[in-house]
Formats: sequence, C-alpha cells, structure tokens
Amino acid sequence: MNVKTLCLAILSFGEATGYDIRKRAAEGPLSYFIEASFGAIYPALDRLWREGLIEKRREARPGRPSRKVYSLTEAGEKALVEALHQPLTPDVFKSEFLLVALLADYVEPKHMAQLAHAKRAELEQRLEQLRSALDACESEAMRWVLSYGIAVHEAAIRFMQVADRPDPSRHCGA
Amino acid sequence: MNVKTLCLAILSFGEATGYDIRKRAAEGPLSYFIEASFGAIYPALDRLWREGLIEKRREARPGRPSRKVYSLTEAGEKALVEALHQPLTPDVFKSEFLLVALLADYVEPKHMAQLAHAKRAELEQRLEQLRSALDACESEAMRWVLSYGIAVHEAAIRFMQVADRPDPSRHCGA
DNA sequence: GTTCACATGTAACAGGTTACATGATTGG
DNA sequence: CCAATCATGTAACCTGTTACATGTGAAC
Repeated sequence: MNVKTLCLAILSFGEATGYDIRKRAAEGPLSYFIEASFGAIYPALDRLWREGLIEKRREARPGRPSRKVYSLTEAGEKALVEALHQPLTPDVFKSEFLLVALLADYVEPKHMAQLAHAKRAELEQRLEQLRSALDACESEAMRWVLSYGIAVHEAAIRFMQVADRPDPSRHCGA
Repeated sequence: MNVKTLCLAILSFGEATGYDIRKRAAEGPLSYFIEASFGAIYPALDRLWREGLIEKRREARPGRPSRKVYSLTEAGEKALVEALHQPLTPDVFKSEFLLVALLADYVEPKHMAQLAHAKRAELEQRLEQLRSALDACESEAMRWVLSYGIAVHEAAIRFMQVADRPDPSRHCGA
C-alpha cells in the first residue's frame, strides 16, 4: 500500500489537492486503515503527474492561497486497476497499547486503567466517525468498508467494557 | 514500538535467542500486533547488550549450531518499565485488502470474492492460534491481550460471513 | 540426498516521517 | 492581533526490510 496507489485511490472518488488527500487519509473515516503524510504525498503526486497518471489544474483563487487540483487520467485509472490486481501485501496491525497491556504487571494498575480508558475513548470516537460517515454514504463498497470498521470497533469496545472490570474471571474470553 | 523495546518485552518472559524473538514476534500468537525481522532484531540485540540492558550467554552445544542466549539485566528491566511509561504512539492498522474492497467496482466480482475468502481463511487461522494460546496460558495479562485479539477477530469473521452474501441490504450495517 | 528448522549476521536500499521553510485568509 | 485552517514543498534523517552470505543437524 504505497502512497502512490493511495493517491490514485482517493483521486478515483474525484479531484483533490494534496492537502485534501492527506486530510482524508489521516483524519477521515478511512483513516482507520490508511495513512499518509504531506512529506510522502506531495512527492508522490508530482511523480504521478510526471508519469501521466494524473492531471494537474492550477486553481488561483483571488485571496485564498492558490492550489493544485489533481484528477485521474485514463492511464491513471488503468494503473489503479492494475495495482488493485497485484497480490496483496499482508495487513498490518501494530499496537503499543497492547504491548503495555501484555506487560501490565510492570506498570501501576492506575496507570494501566488510565491507558485503557483513553484507548476506549479513542475507539468510541472513531466509531462515531465511522457511523456518521456511513449515514452520509451512497457507494456500496464504501458502506461495506465502513461497516467492517464499525463491526471491529464495536467488538473492541465491547471487550474493553467487560474486561475493564476488576473481576479477573471476566478476562478469560469464555 | 521500536525493535529495542520489543526485544526487552519478549525477554521479560525469559531468556531467548535472536532467532526465538523473531519467531515469537513474526509467527507467534502475539504477532497480531507486533512485528520484527532478523535484520532489525540482531542489531538491536547487540545495541542493547552494549548498553548493558541485556546479558549474553554463549551456548556452544556440541553438534547443533551454537547460539547466543540473551536475558534481561536489572538495568534492562528498569529501561523496559520506563519505556512502558512513555506516552503511547498511536496504534497502526493498514489494510490493502480494505483498500481494494473500497474500490471493488474496479475489480471483477469473482476476484473480489476470492480475496475476501482468502482474508477470511487468514482471520480464522489466526483466531485458532489465539484460542489455543489462550488455553495454554497462565499469565493474566497475556490472557487479556489474547482475548482482545480473539474478540476482534471473531467480529471481523462474523462480519465477513454476513457481508459475503450477494444480498446488498446485508452490507449496510443495520 | 535433500529439504526443513535452527542459527547469526551484514549491507544496500526503500520508504516514509519529522522538522523546517513560507505564506494567505478567516474567525475569535 | 493571534490562532487556526488552508496550502505547498524540501531535506535530513530514521527505521526497518530485503537480499545476501554461511553453516549444522535432523527428518524424511
């Protein structure tokens, strides 16, 4: 999932600036499984443009900073389709939170509880975001992906609600 | 979650070789949220040893290739505890599979169904691994982490079972 | 006899992040 | 006026991966 493909993917939903792309990738409802920073996006966009996979339109709006609006070319769409048929790289999930939870004996229970609480709040916030995105969405594929995220987030939150309790027998996944 | 902390964390469960650590990180039940390759582990181990955070014991066993068994020092345990109290870096989830699912309109339905099937099989395999690890585990913290993984994997599998169906109304997370 | 699991390491390379550099407009 | 948001870009750096390089014993 390199940044180039990511840019093509987002542009397949319509034209956008580098700023837009970064925002959708890092803050939007899709951010639960994609990622990209400015430092990666701008060079990628430039490379894609030089390869003829996207088109650039300079939008100089009086007042506001002028911007470069990119959109997919036919070649770009072809490249995207090809990328989608490439063998998938395995999904990645890395969690420092779980690493700390694994070594919970080394930290004060209070601190651990605080971390768990924060994590739950984070999950709930994302869940809310996913839900409202689902409400406002027509694309079936998008709905599927959003619903997947919702299902997984709900499960994580449910688990933490139960496992938060001090009763150890609750932890055992029975 | 850099490799050094990861090594300390695994060593906190008992002595191990670089080979062991990589195996647990990349193939064990914990691999659902941690990751490390040889090329990262060996240099990290060497650095940790030079910093006095771990001890090295050369085990030259007649016949089998000799190996270096590492174990935490007191300083290492202290360093681990300190690392665990550092502010958490956000969890990372990246999924190329979901990116393709998002753009499902660009691929043949057959191909997409195949990918979904493979993903489900993968999730089920991991789930099995997590379950048997839970059965064989006494540490409460470990049980918690394993159970978390089980809960999330179960939810993902459940979702895919429902959403696999051709009926679109099933997709909408209602 | 050949493949698999054990076992350690290095070097080149890729990929992306962080911090820096700049600047306008809007809203409080 | 000050902060936040919009907007683009570069360069140094870090971290880790991939591929290479090597070797043994066990099991089939």
